Amino acid sequence: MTSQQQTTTQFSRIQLIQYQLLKHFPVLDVTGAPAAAHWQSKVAVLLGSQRAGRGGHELVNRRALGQTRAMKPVSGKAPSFTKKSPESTLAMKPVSRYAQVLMVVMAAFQRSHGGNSVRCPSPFRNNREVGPMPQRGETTIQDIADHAHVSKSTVSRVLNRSSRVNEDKRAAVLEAMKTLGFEPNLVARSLAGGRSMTLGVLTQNIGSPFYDALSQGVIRGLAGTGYSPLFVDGQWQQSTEAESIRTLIGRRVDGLLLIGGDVPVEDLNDLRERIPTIVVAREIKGWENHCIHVDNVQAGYDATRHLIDFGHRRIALLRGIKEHPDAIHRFEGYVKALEEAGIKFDPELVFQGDFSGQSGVMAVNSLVAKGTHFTAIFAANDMVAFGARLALSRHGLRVPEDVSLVGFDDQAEAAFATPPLTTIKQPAVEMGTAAARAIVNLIHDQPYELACLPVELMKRESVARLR
Amino acid sequence: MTSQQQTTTQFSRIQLIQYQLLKHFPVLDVTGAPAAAHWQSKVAVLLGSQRAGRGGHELVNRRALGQTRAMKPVSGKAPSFTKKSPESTLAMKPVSRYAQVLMVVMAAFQRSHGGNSVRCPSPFRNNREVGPMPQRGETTIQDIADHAHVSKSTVSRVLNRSSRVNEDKRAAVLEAMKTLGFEPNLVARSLAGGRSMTLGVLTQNIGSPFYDALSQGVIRGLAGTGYSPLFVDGQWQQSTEAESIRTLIGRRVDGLLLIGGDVPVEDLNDLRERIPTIVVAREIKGWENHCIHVDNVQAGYDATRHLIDFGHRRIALLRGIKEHPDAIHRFEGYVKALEEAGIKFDPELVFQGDFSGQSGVMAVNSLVAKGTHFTAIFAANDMVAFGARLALSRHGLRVPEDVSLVGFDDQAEAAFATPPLTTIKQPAVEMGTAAARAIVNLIHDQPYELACLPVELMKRESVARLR
DNA sequence: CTGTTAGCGCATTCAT
DNA sequence: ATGAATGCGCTAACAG
Repeated sequence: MTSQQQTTTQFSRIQLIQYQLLKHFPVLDVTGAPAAAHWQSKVAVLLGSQRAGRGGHELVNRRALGQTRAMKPVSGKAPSFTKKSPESTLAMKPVSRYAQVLMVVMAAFQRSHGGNSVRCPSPFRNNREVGPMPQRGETTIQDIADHAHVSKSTVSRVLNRSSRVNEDKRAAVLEAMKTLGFEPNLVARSLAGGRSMTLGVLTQNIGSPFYDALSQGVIRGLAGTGYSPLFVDGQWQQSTEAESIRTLIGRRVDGLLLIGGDVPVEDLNDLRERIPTIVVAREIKGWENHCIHVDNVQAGYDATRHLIDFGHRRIALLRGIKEHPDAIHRFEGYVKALEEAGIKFDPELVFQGDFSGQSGVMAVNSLVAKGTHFTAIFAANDMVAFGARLALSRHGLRVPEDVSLVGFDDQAEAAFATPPLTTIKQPAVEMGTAAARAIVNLIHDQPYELACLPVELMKRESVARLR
Repeated sequence: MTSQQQTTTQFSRIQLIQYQLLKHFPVLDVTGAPAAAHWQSKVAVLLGSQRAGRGGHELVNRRALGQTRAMKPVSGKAPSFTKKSPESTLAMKPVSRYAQVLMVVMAAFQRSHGGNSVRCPSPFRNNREVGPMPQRGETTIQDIADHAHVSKSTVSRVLNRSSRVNEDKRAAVLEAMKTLGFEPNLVARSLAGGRSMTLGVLTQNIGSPFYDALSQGVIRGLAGTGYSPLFVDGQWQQSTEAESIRTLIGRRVDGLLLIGGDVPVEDLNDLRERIPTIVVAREIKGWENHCIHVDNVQAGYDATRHLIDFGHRRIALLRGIKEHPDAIHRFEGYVKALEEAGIKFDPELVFQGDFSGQSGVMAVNSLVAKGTHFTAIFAANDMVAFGARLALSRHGLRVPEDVSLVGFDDQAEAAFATPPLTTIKQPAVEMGTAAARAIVNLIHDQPYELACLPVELMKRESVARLR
């Protein structure tokens, strides 16, 4: 089955023609199926006033039918009218865009059927009552206005509650919106109103637990504010991020929430001048009240300290990607805790890697292969910890009896690992929420606070006292 | 520090005023810092022609400055001009929106400084050469056109490569776009062009592995097509989903990709008539070429069969949420495999739950508490399997020696569980990619195929032969 | 309180 | 090949 099926709607095109003609041009007798050419000229007369200087050709551009391929111009028969033409002036009435659609549809229909005369089977033929039509998603406030016998402005006012409206008219408008199935065009609204009520959210690798938790927090924080988030994925690649941000700006989002990411600081500074921006989970100098993040140094310190408190002195650090600021800060915390406890820092115990499970496996394998003595591991994140834990068990090392293990992030799986993993919990959801609220306030030029949230050590069962 | 900082840009407001005045009204001598009131009336004269019937008050709406709070009207001094007024006609020139901004800025500045005379320190004072200005994100094709001495149309043509343009002009336009830092307004483009080059993607619970993998697939499949995805989160709640879809439609996305979800089939049918739609990871009757999903019955069968092949006959099923179609289908597969092997179905072995780790824990606890005999578990997803595995170990049951375990989804953590989890891998990324390609073809009315992708049993170490 | 008017920034069509 | 004109659907200022 191919996509041809897709355009099959409840009504055939010719039926739609009839419906619309009946609705907008009751004066035309189309139910009797006159020659299509006849319709054309009639409609053309009505349309003549519509667009001065365009002649009768190509009165419609392709979008009229929601198609993307260009319509060939109608054979040129349709006469050209200018605004001054008395006939057209006479015939002028509120002509909806449907009328334009019709002409094209008719022409297309005529072409595809070869002849110039058309007989139309129709559910409408014997029924001049024209009721509501299944929506094609094209109702506009003008339609509503016509239907409710008010002006567009009034409809707009009802929509936005921007000023008082007479209760009667209000009801009529609401009624019309309901029967016509009106759905406001946010695109037009954004363009006219100069604001889109949308926030761009640049996230990283949809599917990674920490960033997803942040996104969830953002969604939660935005609930009820009237703003909706628009997520794009930066994939931790500068080029993709830049591209995504361009898209967001092109969409005229009212604010930007950048979660993590590698965008150079200079670009960020430029960005901030154009659009309210808040950076989440990344620390940037000079952005004091525009970024929210946890204290990774403290977190690294806490985790290491916890192990030290349990008697460990040979603590392996499986830090993440070398340049990643989070990894660097956690490393600093690790070093600080060691120093404070008077433990000599041993580079043999530190492994670079990425944030993957495989990276944990490899680190442990290497540790064991080199025969390095260690009694505990502090992993860059939970995934690395899982990898390490697997590798340990492969080598017959038990957790926590032989080796203690601490992760980072407290992703959902951590609590159900065997044994449940002791890990640093980042308040990801809370950060997302806070950031969302902050950006809304920032946009409205309201004051707000963006506190550095504390991390929490989730003590579970992967850490044991060293005997 | 509060958000007041945000509006601090590289240039002060008064500098911006001067810049703009110099650029648009070189005839005015503003560098000498005349009284602000003087400027006001001068600009007002120029602006008089701009908007007939508006008087001199509140010439600017709030968006002009990107602010959201209303500007108080200028004190009322500015005279009112109509289009007929000879002075204003005389002074008419292409007045940019900046001019409007200026007036407001000036008024605000004047108010905030109390006096009516202003001396402005300015980098522009001694420099009548007006170069490029740091972008405020407001450059339009008109600006480009002015700068390149061509018409808007030509700029548009260059932008869209929609028709040949003289190489010289083309270069000039490109040059202008670069120096002015032009960024096309996608909102306006969507409105005018009738298509947004955006696809709405309704996903469920950002942060759940399977749906995130699908999203990643979508991103991948869309790369290079010119379409960009717009993610919204349905949270597995009908109301939220409906709301999200409305938003997407309001944004005039060109197509819809619904990943999972609970939207009633009738609504879906309505939807499909309005907008190209493809449903992912959900099976709907009558949507044969519009939905892509795996064969969950087969998957349930495969997993169960695998356990049976290893000699298990007492296989507990930790199915997911009761009404969830996936859970139902997998259950059917389970039953089918049992029947085929001549094993009597035992309701004691089936547990309802959700898709959480806790649900796995509870099921196993209950199984053990009731003393039900079982040698294997087939879990609704990997997370449930992790929970089950933890509970088993709490009860001293080893995996796979005492109990074999099969999960579902093959999320990243599965391969690093202890022991690595045997699980059903859904081709999530591939499905996402296929769906993305399909929707693009659907939009363009091109044929496409939407195959039912096969699942794969990832045999790892959590299943052992029953002795 | 309501209708009128003028754009928002761009694509597109017709005329040149 | 290029410019002028029109409108996409809506908001908001203005004039009753």
